[in-house]
Amino acid sequence: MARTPAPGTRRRILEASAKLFGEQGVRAVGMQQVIDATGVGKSLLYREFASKDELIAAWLRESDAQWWEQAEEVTAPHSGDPARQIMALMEFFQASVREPDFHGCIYYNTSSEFRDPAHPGRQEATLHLKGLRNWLRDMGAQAGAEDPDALADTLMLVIGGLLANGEVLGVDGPARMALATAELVLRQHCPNALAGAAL
Amino acid sequence: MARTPAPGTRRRILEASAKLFGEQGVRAVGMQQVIDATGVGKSLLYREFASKDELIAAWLRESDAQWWEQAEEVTAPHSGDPARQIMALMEFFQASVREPDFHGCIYYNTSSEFRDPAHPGRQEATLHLKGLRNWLRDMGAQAGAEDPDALADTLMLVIGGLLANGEVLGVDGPARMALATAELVLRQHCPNALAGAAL
DNA sequence: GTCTATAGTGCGATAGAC
DNA sequence: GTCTATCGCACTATAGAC
Repeated sequence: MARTPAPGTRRRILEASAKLFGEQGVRAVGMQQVIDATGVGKSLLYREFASKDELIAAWLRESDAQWWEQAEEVTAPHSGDPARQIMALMEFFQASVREPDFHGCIYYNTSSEFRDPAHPGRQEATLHLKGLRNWLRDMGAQAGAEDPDALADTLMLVIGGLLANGEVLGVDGPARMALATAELVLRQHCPNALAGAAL
Repeated sequence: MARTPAPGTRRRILEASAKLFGEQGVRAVGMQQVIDATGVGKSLLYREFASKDELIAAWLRESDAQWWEQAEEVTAPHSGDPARQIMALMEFFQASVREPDFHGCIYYNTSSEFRDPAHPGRQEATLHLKGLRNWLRDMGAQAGAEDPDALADTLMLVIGGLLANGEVLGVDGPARMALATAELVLRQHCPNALAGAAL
């Protein structure tokens, strides 16, 4: 009888949003652009996402989930060796920054576009970054760090600097030093980590 | 009997812009807000700055000049000891991030709001950050760094991370580790730097 | 003040699944 | 043909640049 709801609409909207928001920034992209890019109608877009803010938040939530999936893939081979897992994640960051279509970290970028802590997009961004910091702290603790919080904060320095500078100054310099610095920091905090072998 | 142009109009506009742009971000602030905040008329504003983009660029240029003045003040006492000058600048960054009205680095923030390399605001931001990196490289070279470019890139990692994370995650963690990390990096690159004394 | 753009609403037309 | 998902467009209201 009735027409079947097209599957994957939400996904298509999110993918188009991810591309546009990621490349140009959130405030620079209008809902009309999202509509044009998806071919979806305005009514359907607003049925899926009640407002632009909600779309922004959903995009970041989705990206967070996907990011952690990739992080899992990248660190899994080193399961049981937390220091090496941390380094694997740092390599993953380095590779991301080197992607030709790298346009900066969507979480830092969105935070800088929305300063209000109550903004849904900013909240998702903060959640992601806090989650990352927690992961680093927990891994650091497992790796025998004497002060896992300090280690996590320091690695966040390296990560934040890599992502921020990579976008503005070009990727070569920051990406060149990020791994070595992370390793230096890691060895500093975890006396027995990364024993022997080079990276 | 023509009225004399009020002096300092341009300055007043720039000061109001600095406050608004800095606190809320550039795209979040309309020209009307700048007008309301200065009390200046629309025509006068547009006589001083032909467009919003030009105002953005002028604000960043002005901020850059003021920033270097402060940097000069902060590093001058250590003239002749480049490693300590670098550390003084890092302390200056740490203090900035700890200011109660810290809202992130205006250069990183503006870069993330305007991705087009041709945008005047982005160009000023890039210029500032390149200038900073150059200063670090030159000081590093004077301090005896074996690879001053690597040192500069690494310190930019710490600075970028401090500013980016300070805005999103709160200032305590990043600020706590930035100095120690900078010192670690500096000692790593300059064998004879910071000899003896603690920070 | 003017003109454009944007977020968001609502409706008639159309495209498909049965 | 019927029924509904969805498109496309017209519309409002607000805000922005200039």
